[in-house]
Amino acid sequence: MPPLTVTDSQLIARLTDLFRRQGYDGASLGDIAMATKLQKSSLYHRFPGGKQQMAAAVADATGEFFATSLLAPLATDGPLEERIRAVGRNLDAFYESGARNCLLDMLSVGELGPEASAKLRAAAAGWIDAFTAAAREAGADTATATPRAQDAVAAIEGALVVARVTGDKRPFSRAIERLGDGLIGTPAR
Amino acid sequence: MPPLTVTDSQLIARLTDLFRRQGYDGASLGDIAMATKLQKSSLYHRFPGGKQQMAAAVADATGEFFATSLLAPLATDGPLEERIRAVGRNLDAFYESGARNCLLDMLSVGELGPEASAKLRAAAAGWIDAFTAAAREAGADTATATPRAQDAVAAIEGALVVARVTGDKRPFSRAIERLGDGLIGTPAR
DNA sequence: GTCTATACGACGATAGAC
DNA sequence: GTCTATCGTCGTATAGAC
Repeated sequence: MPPLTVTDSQLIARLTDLFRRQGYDGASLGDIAMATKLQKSSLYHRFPGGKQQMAAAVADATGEFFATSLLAPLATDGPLEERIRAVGRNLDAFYESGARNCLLDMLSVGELGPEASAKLRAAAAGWIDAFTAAAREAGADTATATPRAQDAVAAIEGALVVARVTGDKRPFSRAIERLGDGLIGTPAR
Repeated sequence: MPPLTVTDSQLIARLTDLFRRQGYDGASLGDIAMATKLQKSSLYHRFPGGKQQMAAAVADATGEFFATSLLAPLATDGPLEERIRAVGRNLDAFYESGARNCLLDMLSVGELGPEASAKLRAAAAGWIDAFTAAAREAGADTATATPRAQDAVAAIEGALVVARVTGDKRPFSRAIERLGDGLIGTPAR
């Protein structure tokens, strides 16, 4: 079969999927070639910086996806509670109800290099900033909004780890349900 | 220099430290030999099952440490709140206020093999069970005690991930402070 | 129980044809 | 822009001396 090219978005999607399943160190170039349906040399043509650049591209694309799509409901109008619920539904879809891993976790171990590390930190900051804005909108002052946002992200990350180790996805579902409570400070139901 | 032996406890401690820093896939046998001050062949003498067996031993030893030492205050007498605070201090020490990773996270990615996976799941179950007992003691019924325990562990795991990515250890400190609230259901302060 | 030495496949990365 | 072929290194794992 003659050179059937792989589009950039396909490529990034397949890389993202692989890194989420196997982590940075666990995904070899052979695995990547198989998953992307490209030869190793073709991968180096697209990413001269090698695996580190691939991780940077994945972190960047995922950060962009969160900012422009997954978290976008927060920037719309309507009741804040409903916007947060919409983000919760997006998170549930992105993490497949707790069956899939978070790149913040999977890419934050190993020798990523400065580029990919910076992209990953930026993606985390974007997520936390969006949540901080929601908390502020609900009336939290500057000193409490960011902690609430960090803790809301942490609740999701931790639920994914517990779900991965125990095989029980319910902790993730509960984390999503409690997203509004954590962000806008509603007392426990 | 003639064969200067390394005790079992030293060996496990050095392996644990390495896996917590680099993860399972990120720790090569060369890294392990350097960290343990043993040659690779000596490591295979101690662990004929190779890296997978080393991970199993680390998971087992850490599970034991949690059960018999770190979580031990829960089984003493005295006010429940104070026992939980004691566990919080132990967790703060074990994770060095958020600077060190959790093995549940670092060992739950990669080809661990069935032994190590089982040991890791058992360690997680032991931790969650101990927290479940505390929640039950505080009056939670069977249906709510385990979720509370899972969520309390998840809060700590997630805080460690956020701390690792952002470099901000405060989310971890807050997770420890809120340990009692999450477990025994005290409304937010 | 530790060591030196080595097997050999997989690793990340590159060269050069098409 | 993709491919086949290959480089040198490092990966896990063993053999056998002491």
